[in-house]
Amino acid sequence: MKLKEYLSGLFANLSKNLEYLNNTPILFNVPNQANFGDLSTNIALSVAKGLKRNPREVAQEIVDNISLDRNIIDKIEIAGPGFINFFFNPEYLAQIIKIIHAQENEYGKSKKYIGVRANVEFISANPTGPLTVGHGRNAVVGDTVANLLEAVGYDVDREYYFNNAGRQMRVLGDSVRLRYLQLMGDNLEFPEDYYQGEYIKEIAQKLYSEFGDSLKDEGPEGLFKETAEKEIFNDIIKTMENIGIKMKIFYNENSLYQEDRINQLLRLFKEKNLSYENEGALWLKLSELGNEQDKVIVKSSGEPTYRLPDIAYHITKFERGYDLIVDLFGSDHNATYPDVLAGLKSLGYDSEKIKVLIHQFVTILQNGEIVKMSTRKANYITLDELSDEVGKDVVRYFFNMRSINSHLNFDLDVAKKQSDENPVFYLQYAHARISSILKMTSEQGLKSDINQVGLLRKTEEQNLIKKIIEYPEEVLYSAEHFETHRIPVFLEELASLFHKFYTECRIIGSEKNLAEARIALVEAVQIVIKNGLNILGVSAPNRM
RNA sequence: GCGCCAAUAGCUCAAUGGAUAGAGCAACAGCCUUCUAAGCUGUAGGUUAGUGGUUCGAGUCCACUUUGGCGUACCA
Repeated sequence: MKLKEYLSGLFANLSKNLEYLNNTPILFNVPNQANFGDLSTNIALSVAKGLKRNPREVAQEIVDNISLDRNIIDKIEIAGPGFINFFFNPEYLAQIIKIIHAQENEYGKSKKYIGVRANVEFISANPTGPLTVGHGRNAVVGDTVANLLEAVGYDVDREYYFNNAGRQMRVLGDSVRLRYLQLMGDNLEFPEDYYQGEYIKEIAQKLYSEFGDSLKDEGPEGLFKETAEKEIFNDIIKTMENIGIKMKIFYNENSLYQEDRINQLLRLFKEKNLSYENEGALWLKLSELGNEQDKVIVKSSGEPTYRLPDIAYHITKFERGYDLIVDLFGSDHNATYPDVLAGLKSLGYDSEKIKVLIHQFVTILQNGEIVKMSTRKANYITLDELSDEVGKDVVRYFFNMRSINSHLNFDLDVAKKQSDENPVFYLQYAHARISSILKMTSEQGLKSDINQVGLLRKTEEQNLIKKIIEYPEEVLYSAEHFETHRIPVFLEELASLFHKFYTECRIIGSEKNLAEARIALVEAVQIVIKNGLNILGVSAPNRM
């Protein structure tokens, strides 16, 4: 049910008579007070100044030109400085219930971006240790953004980019090797800057059980590193499964070298005269492209910096035919992506297709103190520990409920409480309550009757109806703005309206037609809650 | 120094340039012989960090200031 489109249609007809309506986009929004109507426009206010007329007078002229269909709109009012407020016919609004019943799981989805291909890259943690609570926000938001894009029609690939070469991984392999030698009885010192985690010892133990002493002359980069990578990756994949994430693509940075893409890219930069040598290093001319300063792409040691493979990697995303490329990083990366975008742009790629999302950090509070996370120092709480403790639903809800631009405080003690302090239960409770209602009413011989929904005239009923009408637009807006937190906000408002309805409007005991109309309404509400929770990756229980 | 993000009720946070800034938690007072009280109702709580500006209209946009987080590598 597209109320705004309906009004836009009305106004499009008006613009023949009232020329000033042609120049300004006409926006409708839901006023924050019921007595200002269901939808409102400020068009008279925005147009009045240019016309040098009184906005209320302009509003009156607009309203006088509208021909009303009373089956759809009850009344139009001019209010305040010149707002035009539309009050829809309650019976007409109640028709949304029929639509929701017909569409069920599809309600809220959109075909707007059908056939458009998107790649969402997230997590992208190198396999040097388990995913921590610190990775949780990236993981959950990335997956939810992908869900949102799918809901509006995109064909989405979830992608995990990783690097299993380089110094970090060498140190990882050597950490396992030293732990292995310790198991053999060598009394050697374990360096402070090596990976301290217990999982390193477990991997060493595994190798020791399988191979005994036979690996004592093995170097760090062979079996030690490979085993570590394999074990850690298995662990990461399991962790992702635990919170409902399934990657489609794991992209290994190393394949960029194997496919000679790095050298090709270097040649391309040289051909286009975008690079130059200085002090033994190769620099990219980013200052000419509007960035602050030139940056090194190949160190004097001959090794590339991260920029070069990152640019090559994004070129593959273009070559793989994506129309939308989403990268989700923590705020510690916020200085890196402009170089990459500028590099791509200089080669003629449309960097507008790349949407970089930066989320702010998560502060973990335990016993009232900030926990500083470090994989290297093994000072962390794993994402598994968290989801074991509080469950997938709480984890996913918690990380999704805040704007990514805001710093997130994650108080472990509160999350573990599983009390009513946690809003996810509020939503799930509403869903479970509806299941319970449907069970009880069915036992009473009452059925859902969508043909009686015109009887739903009470404030609580109408408020619910108006809210579920907004849902598809909310999904579309959230997807287009990559704002996952809007869904929890919407659902909490919906659940609140439902709980109010529940308190005020009984079903069993009401007149039969009304009771059956109310059943149709709560079924529709349940569908919307479920669809919303589905986007978040949170389960919708029938019983709590 | 420079860049990005933030600052809103005691706490954690919402708010698409609109009308009287909203939720949850915490506090206080009520509501279960009736579809799940993980719920509902009410009370209290605000100079939207500050100062200017743009606008018919600013929590929202702009400038400056203050405070905090993250960066500012020939680390990723």
